[in-house]
Amino acid sequence: MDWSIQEVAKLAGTTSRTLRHYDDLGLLPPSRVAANGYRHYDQASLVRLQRILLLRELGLGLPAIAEVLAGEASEVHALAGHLAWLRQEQERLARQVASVEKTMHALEGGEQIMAQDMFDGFDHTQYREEVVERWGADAYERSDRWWRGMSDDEKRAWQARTAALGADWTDAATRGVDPASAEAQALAKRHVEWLTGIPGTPTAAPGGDVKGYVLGLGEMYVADPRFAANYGGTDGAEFVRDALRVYAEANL
Amino acid sequence: MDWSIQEVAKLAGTTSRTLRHYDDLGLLPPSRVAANGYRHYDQASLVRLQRILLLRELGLGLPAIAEVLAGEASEVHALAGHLAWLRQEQERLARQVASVEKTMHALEGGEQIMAQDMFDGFDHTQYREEVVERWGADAYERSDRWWRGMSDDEKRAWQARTAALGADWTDAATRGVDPASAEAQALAKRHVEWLTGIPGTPTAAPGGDVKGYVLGLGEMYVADPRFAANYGGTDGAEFVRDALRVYAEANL
DNA sequence: CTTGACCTTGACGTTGCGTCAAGTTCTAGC
DNA sequence: GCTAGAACTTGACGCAACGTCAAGGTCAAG
Repeated sequence: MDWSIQEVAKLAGTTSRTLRHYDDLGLLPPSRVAANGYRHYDQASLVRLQRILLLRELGLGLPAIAEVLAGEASEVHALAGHLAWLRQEQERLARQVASVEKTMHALEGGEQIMAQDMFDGFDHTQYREEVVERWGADAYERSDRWWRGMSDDEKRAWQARTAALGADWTDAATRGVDPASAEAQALAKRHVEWLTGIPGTPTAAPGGDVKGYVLGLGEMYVADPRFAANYGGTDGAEFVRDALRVYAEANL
Repeated sequence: MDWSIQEVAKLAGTTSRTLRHYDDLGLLPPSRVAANGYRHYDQASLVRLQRILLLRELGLGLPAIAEVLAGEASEVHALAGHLAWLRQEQERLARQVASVEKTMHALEGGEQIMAQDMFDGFDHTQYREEVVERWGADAYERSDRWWRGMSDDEKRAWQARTAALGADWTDAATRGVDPASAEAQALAKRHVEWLTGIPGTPTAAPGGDVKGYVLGLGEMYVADPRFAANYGGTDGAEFVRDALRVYAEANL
């Protein structure tokens, strides 16, 4: 009793292409190959095919199935491993769903994605209290209007700039660069220029106490883990603070 | 202000290979290509890259991202579509997890996978009551011992045989074959031979009322949708019943 | 002998890059 | 000016599991 490739495909609810594929992989060789090259399968082939298709429906990969069929791995073992992988995938998907929903919600509500945005640049409104407390409600208002007055692209550009700066700081810090070195001082200069772009801060208004402001910011980066995170943690923030201090003393 | 490919990759937390890939796809062309062929990117490129990476983290495909960036599709729209797909995937995964757990449980418990097995062959224990009622507890016991006494491979082989038979019946039925035709009668013969393989049934014991048994079975296939399903539904089951009837009258 | 169904091997396409490979260019130190 | 090493380029294979032509041989029926 033997069947042609099409017959087996029909019986098993699959395609002849799949059977040829399994043959190519050595996963299911035909029981007989006629002189004309036609593949023929017997009862044992069918049984083997059942197992393959069952395991495949459960989501196992063909190499894993091959191991099970070769007796190199137990079915339970293979399935247990696969189950762990499935659970991981479930988690990943759940996280993605949550992220997508969050993003859609933000977009629909007309709210801008700020801290959520890729670089974790910084959340503008998140620091409202601090800003108001330290530099007054007026400063916050101006800063807020400035931010909300930007187009999406401008906002993204700003965030990119912010992120780039943060990345460069972090990079330099991890490389153990000296805060007083030319590289670190160039970064400090960029940092102050970047600060100047934010209205409502002393750096943006002529005549403000820029030096004190910069020194204070440096300390804040170290003290507040939310800021420190932007510079690669406390160590990075300390590097930024030190470099800013050197720069401020010399130039401001 | 422009950056080399490596610099951009670092800033964005990706690789130069990815950037070249995006260039190949036309998704993110460099802002400038120097005479030596080197790619250079500006602020706008960075901003665009941010958006690409953000959407990609959410799981969108590159073509979908391209549409959004080209303004051909709104972000919300794209995300909504993607969300639907994510939910489908979640369902699929959940089903797979359930199946794998069920299978593992069955394997670990030493129980054999029967109805669950790919072909939906038939569940042995599921019909316990019917079998006991119709043919007595003794018949069920023998049948049950027979089944549990088989090796896994033997069980699978039996199921394959069962499935192949069901598939052939279904196929013939859908092709509108005449129940009295040679093809249908050959199937009926196979069917009775198959039945003979099950101990505890009249067909297996010499001298039993095989004819009455086969006729009764035919009616049951039609009456019971659980059996009918094995033959492609009620129509298929009727075809089987008719063919068996012709066969029984002529040969049993 | 022809038609049509079924079979074969070969090879590209899919998704998003990772990973060599081979060759060119830039940068920095001697 | 030379050279090593870093950075850049294009090209192409690999991955998972087949789907889908393409081109051509085989076989049963009329």
